[in-house]
Amino acid sequence: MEKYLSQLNDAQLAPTIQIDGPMIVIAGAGSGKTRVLTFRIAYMMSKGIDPFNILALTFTNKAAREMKERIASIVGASEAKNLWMGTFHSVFAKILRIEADRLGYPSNFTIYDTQDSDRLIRDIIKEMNLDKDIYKYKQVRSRISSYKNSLITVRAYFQNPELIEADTMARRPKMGEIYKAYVERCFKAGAMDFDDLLLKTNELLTRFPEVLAKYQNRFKYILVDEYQDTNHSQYLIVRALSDKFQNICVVGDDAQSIYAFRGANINNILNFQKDYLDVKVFRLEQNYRSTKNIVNAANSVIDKNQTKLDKVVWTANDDGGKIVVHRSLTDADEGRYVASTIFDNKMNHQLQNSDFAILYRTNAQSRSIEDALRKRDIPYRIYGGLSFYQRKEIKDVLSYLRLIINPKDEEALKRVINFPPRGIGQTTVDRLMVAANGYNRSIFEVMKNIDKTDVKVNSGTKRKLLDFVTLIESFQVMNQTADVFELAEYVTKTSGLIREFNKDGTPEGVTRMENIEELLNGMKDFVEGQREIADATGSLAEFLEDVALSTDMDNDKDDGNKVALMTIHLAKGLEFPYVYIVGLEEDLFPSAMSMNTRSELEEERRLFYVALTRAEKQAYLTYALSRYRWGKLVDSEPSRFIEEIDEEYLEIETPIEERRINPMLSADIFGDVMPDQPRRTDANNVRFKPAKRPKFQKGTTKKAAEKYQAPTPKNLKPVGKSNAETGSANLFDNNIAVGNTVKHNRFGTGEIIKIEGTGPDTKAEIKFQVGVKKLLLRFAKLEVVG
DNA sequence: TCCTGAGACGTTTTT
DNA sequence: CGTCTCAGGA
Repeated sequence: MEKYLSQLNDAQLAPTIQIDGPMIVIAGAGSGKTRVLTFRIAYMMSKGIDPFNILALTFTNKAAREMKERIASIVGASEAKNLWMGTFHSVFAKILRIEADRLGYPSNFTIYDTQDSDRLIRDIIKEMNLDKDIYKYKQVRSRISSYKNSLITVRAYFQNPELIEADTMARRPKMGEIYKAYVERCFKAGAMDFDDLLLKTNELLTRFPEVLAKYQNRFKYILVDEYQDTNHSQYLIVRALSDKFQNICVVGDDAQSIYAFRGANINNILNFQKDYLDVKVFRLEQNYRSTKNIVNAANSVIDKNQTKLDKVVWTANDDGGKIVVHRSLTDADEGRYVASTIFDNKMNHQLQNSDFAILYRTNAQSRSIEDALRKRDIPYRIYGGLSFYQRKEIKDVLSYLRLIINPKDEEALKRVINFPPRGIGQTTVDRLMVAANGYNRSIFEVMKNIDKTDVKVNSGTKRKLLDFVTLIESFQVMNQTADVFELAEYVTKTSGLIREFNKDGTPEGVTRMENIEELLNGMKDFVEGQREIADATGSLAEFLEDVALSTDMDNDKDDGNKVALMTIHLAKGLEFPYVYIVGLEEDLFPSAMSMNTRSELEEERRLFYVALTRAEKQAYLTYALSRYRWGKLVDSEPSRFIEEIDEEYLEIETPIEERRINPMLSADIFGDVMPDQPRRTDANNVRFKPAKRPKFQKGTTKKAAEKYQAPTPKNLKPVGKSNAETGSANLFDNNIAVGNTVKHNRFGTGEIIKIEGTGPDTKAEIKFQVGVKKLLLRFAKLEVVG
């Protein structure tokens, strides 16, 4: 342990060896916060504290996993395994499953994602005959979410005249009714939404003192990372659990609080010292990550904020290059600039693709960047956006699986009861829903007992309903013996999903099939992976929970050497040698939605601070004079944040694209690689109207774009090949022979020792370091390396 | 009940 | 520009 502690500077060492009592670590960007957290936990264990008594709450599951791995490397895997580490949502979901019956929930409750919530809210608004233009489902959802995050239950809502007044003033007098209906429907479906995972935990800890005591005694030591991003509900959970022993360590940086929109309350960190007695305060102010130019530039910006804790971040690193500011004519030009400077930097400085990150405010901005990168043959990976698990075909498969575990799951049922089409129309479903609400039973129960109900359906429909019930029940039977992969493979076939997606030979259909294969592949990996974890069962329920609470970041199995594209929110906690912050324009960043109040603007500024401090060596800030938004070209002005940086840290480039080339010509004639040098406009000096994006490669581009928006699920590479993919061989054909050395994403390198079966059923037995595995070639993406 | 095409509408950010 | 809804015809 000593040898680890000696790696720390004095400021880091102090909080690392402070074990007892309440404490806060205010950690500036790049100051070695993660190292302190991991060493501290390892230190605690070395002092004899039982890992069973330690709870560490992180912001992402990935952070938890990485920290656990590092701790394991210090104290040993078998001990580290016993730590409770994870996000608030995943840790308390597990606890809620154990205690569910106290709250009247089944332990196999479904976790509704945002899409499920939205659909349910839309249904409710429709059923209540409300005007959907006034009751916009997204606003309603966010309203409900903020009630829940503030622990305002339905009952509390109706007892609070101010809330009712506020909603009435907002022309939404029925908000309370909707809220009530929503909560009831979720409950009836045996479902919790994301906010419920926290709200119900609070309910559990308040209503059942014995449960509170149990977990207080269990979690004698609590650590919370990214404390600045906790919401009220999370705050109360932490308060309650730490109340008995008061061994609470929170770590965070108020300057990096960027989640107010989902209820995070920056006051939690600002006021921590008032919440507990004798709080020890530690500050980590030395930045090890970035150059002086970057650190100082970031400081000069965040200085403009009024609300903040005292802290001076500094660095002993080199000055480094100045921050490059670049103006482009359009978003397409911006993309080209980014791609070409990445290209040049790679050449000139011998860099990897993975040394670069491109950060933006909104997901929609990725498109123009992608186009440019693709043309330059620069491999990239998009994080976030529409998650793999939210794609239609994937949700369809998952919905069948959800029904197996919890047939009351109304959103899953509505999704697949008539998909693939089996003659159960909307009218029938509506009647079933009305009946279900009337009998206070689930739709599934009503269907199953359709003869005992007064639902009016003709005999043909009745047959179809019962067939569907039988179908699901047969899956349930199979679930008792089959593993997740086998079950899902069977379900996709038997339900007709495969047939449905295969039916149309369209590229979309093909992509969908590929995605389903990836899902199955991921399940195979899950099944294999879970066998390696002692207490994991590898059950379907477990798989579904993983899926529901996993983020795109969590699935990052770093599948290679690629430029990273992501929103700034997603970039929190990460670092890259070269960082591009694009779209620095008024109304975009800061967002037009976030300029109404000082606090909103300050949050945008913190967001910019986070973005800038991701960079180790070099930062680029770009903006365009006009940009496509909603398919229209819109003029824009440079962001105020550029001006807020002290000029001494900036290098403002000449906007070369203003003598721009004809996008149509360049795209078609020069094909893949776009000459980067500026060229004249055409002979008549007509500037080509940028109003049309080059429509090159219409079909293929779209398809490729599809693929790249699809974040790959666990451990998987995208199926298929494309420009950006070249270089990383992606072989999963059958050109594999006994004796070959192959590489697998999860298991590493191994040797083929046996091949059996034919066609799609071909399996290979491969001897990996971790042991011999039998894999289906059609799913296991193996790279032949020798 | 199912399929198609036209039109409305929307984008911050995510567990 | 993309997605979702809704009306109308088969």
